[in-house]
Amino acid sequence: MAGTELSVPSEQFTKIKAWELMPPKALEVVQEEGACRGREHLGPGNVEAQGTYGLLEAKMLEGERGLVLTTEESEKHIVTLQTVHFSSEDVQLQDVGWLTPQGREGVQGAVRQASGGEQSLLWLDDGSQQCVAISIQEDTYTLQELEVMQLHILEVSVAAASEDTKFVLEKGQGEDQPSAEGGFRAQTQEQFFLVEAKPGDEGSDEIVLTISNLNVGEQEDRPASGQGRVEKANSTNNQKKAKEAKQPFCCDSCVFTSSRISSFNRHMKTHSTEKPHMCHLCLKAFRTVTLLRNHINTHTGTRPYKCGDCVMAFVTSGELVRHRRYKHTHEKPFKCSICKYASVEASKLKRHTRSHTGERPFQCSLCSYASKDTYKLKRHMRTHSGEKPYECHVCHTRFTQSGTMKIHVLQKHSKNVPKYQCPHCATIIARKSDLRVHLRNLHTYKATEMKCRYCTAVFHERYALVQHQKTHKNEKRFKCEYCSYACKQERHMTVHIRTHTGEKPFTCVSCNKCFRQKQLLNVHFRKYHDADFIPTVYQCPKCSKSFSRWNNMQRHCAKCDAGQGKPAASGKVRRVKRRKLAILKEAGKEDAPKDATKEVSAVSVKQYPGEMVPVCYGGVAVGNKGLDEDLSCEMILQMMDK
DNA sequence: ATTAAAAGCGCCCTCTGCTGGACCTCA
DNA sequence: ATGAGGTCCAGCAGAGGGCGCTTTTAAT
Repeated sequence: MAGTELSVPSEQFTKIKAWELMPPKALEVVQEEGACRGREHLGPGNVEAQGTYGLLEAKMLEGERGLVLTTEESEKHIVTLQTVHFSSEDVQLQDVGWLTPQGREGVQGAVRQASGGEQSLLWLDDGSQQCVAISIQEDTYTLQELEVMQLHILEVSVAAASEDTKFVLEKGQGEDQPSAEGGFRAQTQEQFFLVEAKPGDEGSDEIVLTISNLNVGEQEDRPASGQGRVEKANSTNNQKKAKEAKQPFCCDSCVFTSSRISSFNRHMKTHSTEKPHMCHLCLKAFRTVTLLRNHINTHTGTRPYKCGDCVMAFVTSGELVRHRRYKHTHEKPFKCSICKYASVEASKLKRHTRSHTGERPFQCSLCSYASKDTYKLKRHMRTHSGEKPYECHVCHTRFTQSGTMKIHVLQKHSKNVPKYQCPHCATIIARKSDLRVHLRNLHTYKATEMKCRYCTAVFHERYALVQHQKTHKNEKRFKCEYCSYACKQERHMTVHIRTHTGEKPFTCVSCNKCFRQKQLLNVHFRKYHDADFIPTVYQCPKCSKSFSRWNNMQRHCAKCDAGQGKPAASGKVRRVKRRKLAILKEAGKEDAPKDATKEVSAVSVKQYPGEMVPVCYGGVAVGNKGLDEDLSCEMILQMMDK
């Protein structure tokens, strides 16, 4: 038998819908049902058989429907099938797998040519002892169209070779030569088939062929029903692969196929739920003793398979082989057909392939994210749950990923923190990814020119531009034409020139006082004409001394040892320190203690009668109340003296 | 029936790279 | 004071390595 070379009994092609015992009068019953009326029983002379691949040619009588291949006696078994269509994609299967050279010879080119109208394959099988593969011309058939047709016996297989069946086909009467008379021969007698064509399920485009083995009594020892040699067929599905095309036995419970009935039967046991061997430790059950033994080894830690190149040991030989490939031999049998990737395990190649196909089978139930493998989905789910399973052992900060925590520990708690030196400049960056950003931002060539803001130089690299502009930093490019004054900015020079020209273009709208700079006018106006003006004050946290400028206060804090922290701004304290000092000077109190203004910072308004002045005590604003022109300098000094 | 080999599934890990907010420096 | 730009940092996802364990298949 050429069963292993032949092929294709897959769901794409055929479905055996039923297999049943037929009464002795089966033929008559069938005839009465009208499925196969007017059959012509063909004798051996009407049948060509060639090796294991016979060509049965059945011709219908004109005006009759159905096909009949028959002999003198009727077999009790009837197998009904659905036809499906064989596309050009499957041509290769025919060429490489279906037919031996003899088979091609035998069919005389009928199934050899891919382009001449492909054949659909019918797969017939009683499920236990025999199977027959035949083909018909590819097309969608009506019953009428089946009136004249060639059926090609592609295979009759199986246990045919075993002794417990009498249904063994031979190569005709000769050894290797086609029999002139043809016909399938059992070991003891010729075999013939009755083929009936009738419509499939209502609404379907299928045709159900009923094949009857016409050898009575041959199959009596067979089971009443096959082991589900049932394969779901889809007449339009032609995606089956060549490998499967060689496997006539198809499991109805899974995708398993095999060319050998023994393998098929063994496989069917795998669907059995019987697991008589139970682990006494965890009560898990297994089909075989070996499986149980391996399992128990996982409990006991017994690892009989030791690696000769390292200290690793494993429960199973397969684990050892895999380990050696990963660690020692680096053999990677599974190679990607698209790129150079190769892997030790098939599952890894499968996972890798998704990076080419973009397939993402694992969909998040809470968002649109989909993952290419289960672990990434599980990791992603932490973003929904907020789970942070990784904790820094030093600072106990928690992280969602181990890698993030590892970097955290490395950068925050390690002594020898790795740094990344930019190859183009002196910059040292803590993280490689940030170095990449640095390189991208500063050292990448830009097509568009970047101009120096100080001169006409242009650059294509940002880093070069920045470095160049720094050369302008201390450069006093603007020189006064009247004196030796020089400055960095043009606007400064403009102001300076006014000291020579006397120009004061900014005039106060309230008192007509003129200023050289707009900024000076603004200060003047706020100070003397804006009643709502509240200057900002920074207060020393230790001694509460107030300052108008942050840097001045910092300088003070450094002296009074008030600490390094940035003091909280004391708020908008009303204050006219400069005027207060002027008053003190006027009152002859220039030598007053430096902290004389600590408690009382209010001043009188002798210079500007009628103006309300703010007052604060200990740096805390107390408002304007009670402080007006009646508050004399003397009173203030008295307060200060308290 | 038994065993070895192969296949398959699952889990965890590392390395990598990108992103955006926080923070800092500087003009 | 302010905005721009750079670095720090945690979050998150892609890709792949490695192993534990079970199941299936092939060989004996």
